[in-house]
Amino acid sequence: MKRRTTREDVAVKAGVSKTTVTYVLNHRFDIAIPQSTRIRVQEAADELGYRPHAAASALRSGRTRTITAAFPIKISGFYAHVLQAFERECNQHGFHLITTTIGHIGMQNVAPDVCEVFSSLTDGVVMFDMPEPFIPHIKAQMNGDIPVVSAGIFTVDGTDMVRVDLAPAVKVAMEHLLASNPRRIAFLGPGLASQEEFPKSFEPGGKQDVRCHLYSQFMQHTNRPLEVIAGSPSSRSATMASLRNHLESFGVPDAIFCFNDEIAIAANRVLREEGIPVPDKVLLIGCDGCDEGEYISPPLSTIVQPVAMLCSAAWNAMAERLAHPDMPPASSTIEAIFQSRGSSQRSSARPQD
Amino acid sequence: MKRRTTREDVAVKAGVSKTTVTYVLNHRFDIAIPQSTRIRVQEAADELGYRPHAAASALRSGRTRTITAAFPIKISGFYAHVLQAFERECNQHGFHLITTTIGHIGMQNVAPDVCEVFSSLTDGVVMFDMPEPFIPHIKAQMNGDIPVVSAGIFTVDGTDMVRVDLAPAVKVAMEHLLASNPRRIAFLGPGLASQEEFPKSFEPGGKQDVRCHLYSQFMQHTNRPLEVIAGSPSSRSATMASLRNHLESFGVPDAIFCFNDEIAIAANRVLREEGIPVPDKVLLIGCDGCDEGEYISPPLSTIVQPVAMLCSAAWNAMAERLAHPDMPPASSTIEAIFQSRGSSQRSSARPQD
DNA sequence: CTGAAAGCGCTTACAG
DNA sequence: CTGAAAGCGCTTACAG
Repeated sequence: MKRRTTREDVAVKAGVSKTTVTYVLNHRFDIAIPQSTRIRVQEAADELGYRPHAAASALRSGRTRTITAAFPIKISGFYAHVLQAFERECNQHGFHLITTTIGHIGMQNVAPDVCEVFSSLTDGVVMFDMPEPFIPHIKAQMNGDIPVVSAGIFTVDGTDMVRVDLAPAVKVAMEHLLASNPRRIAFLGPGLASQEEFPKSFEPGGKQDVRCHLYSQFMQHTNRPLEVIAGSPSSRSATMASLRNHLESFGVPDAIFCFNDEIAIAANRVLREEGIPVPDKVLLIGCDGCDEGEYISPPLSTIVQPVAMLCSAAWNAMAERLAHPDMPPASSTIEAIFQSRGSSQRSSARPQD
Repeated sequence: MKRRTTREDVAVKAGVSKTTVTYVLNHRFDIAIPQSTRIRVQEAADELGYRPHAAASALRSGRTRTITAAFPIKISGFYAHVLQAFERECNQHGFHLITTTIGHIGMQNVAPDVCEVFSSLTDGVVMFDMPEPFIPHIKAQMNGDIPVVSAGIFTVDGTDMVRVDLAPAVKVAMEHLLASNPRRIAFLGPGLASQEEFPKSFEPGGKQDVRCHLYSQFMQHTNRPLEVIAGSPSSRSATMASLRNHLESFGVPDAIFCFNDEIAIAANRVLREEGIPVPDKVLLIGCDGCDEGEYISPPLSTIVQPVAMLCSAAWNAMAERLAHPDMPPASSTIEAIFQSRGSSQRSSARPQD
């Protein structure tokens, strides 16, 4: 391996000092350097193929111009979209993005995963949708030397937060389902099988997810029994097995409100394979607004998270924090929107009971 | 902002020298340090919440334990899967992963995007499926100081390569289509509308994509006319508009062989919306093997890239290169496999012409 | 306008 | 077995 080209090589070639090279290459126009010198330095750098050593620069300046984004469990289609939007946001502001998933091996790996996140070469960490069980591990490692922003449906208190508020859209979605007067409305989501993965959403004392909470509230208000089916937010096969099992034991509900699109898409496949028509026999609603839902048959009604707004707000929060490290934690909220598509639109409503 | 905790703080607290702290925290068991000292140092580090400064370590040692993965245009569902698998591969070997997309803004941004990739704090770069037009920009910036591995269907010569060979699976897929004796087999993929994005695959002098090449070869051998429809590998809406236009002008082909699953999924939606049944009226085949294809209706026949093998081979190639920087470029090949599903299985073959 | 010099926090060869 | 010291390649305050 040949010795790496350094700023000194450029300085010698251009016949200036190392300092001048730095000023020119960092576009320090506040320093009065003749245009001719700037050109000479730039040409020397280009000819030598010089690239500044990012580690040296980071060590000296304390800035890496890199942000780390952390996602839960795995990068689904929805998170791929978030990642894409957030990467663009970072790049536009001259930052790199490091991507990591936390807990993809299992709960026992959450602590080491979090540790890795905080020891990466980064100016700040943005955590998307960190589920409840991850929080203690995250807090244990936040020692204040790296700015943390949390964003999405689940946030980490004590950090700057950009929250997505599902409540209004969930209400619209539930009312939309009730409009066709279904007898049984099931909730398909975490709660039973995946306790380890997500909080026990229905436990009275637990921190309730807004989807679970509003679902159960609507059911009680309309005198319908709760019907909760375990579904995994990140494993389609687990969701499919669980739903198949439920259908066999309890028959087909009239509507299924799903925790997220991953679950709804898995449910749609089970229903199709079982020959149960959506929406004619069962209404189906997801949550997140991933593109994939638009391409299945029937197209999936869903609660859309405004990804572009979320990512731009997350970037702004991080930028604010980098600019003002001692500012008290800030938080902002974005509302999700219910998007009705084929999977929940029955041609004719059922007769009243 | 409080001063960051350094190795010196740990050394003072544990009553040892800075060197000893480094040896203990880096698990240098080749250095004979009494167990009691190791424990004392570790405890001091834990109590202080000490985390080594990655930039300093990188500067001194020349290693960052970070790998950069570059993807073309945008992170589709397929690349999300690749990313996931490759991240796991990196993490398992104690490396971080930086993710970047190249060219997502447009061709004019490819050069700066590539430059960013090479100036990130990374020990090596893995480029997945870099399309032909990106290659000159990549080569212009590869100055040999960062190891580069290219992987996927498209690779960059002069680098270590892990190639996915589609040829055998494409042949199987074409024969599978011919078995039902369709009159018109269309190819839906880049070539016309998206010249800027991908090579003009059908130009006699150009470097031909194997899908285009084998498609046209099969068509000629069976005396069928070529029917090429422009489709964008990364924009579903562009593909949909183009296909709609084609159907209106030329009617419905009997089979459509798509460049990738993104295109096939977009095509499936157009066909459904136009009331053209798949597979009864048109057979449809995609390429990549993304999960999403399994969940649409009918499930998509596709050419599956073995993602786990690809990523593990890409990691191995990178690990080899890091261990032996002066080794000549190596290359390996993995074969894709045709997976027949509902979208290409007609209940009964048509009568012979 | 330009340059010499300190120093960021580590790792590592070397001396004791 | 432990420690003093050099030095990785930058940035930046300061002197001229």
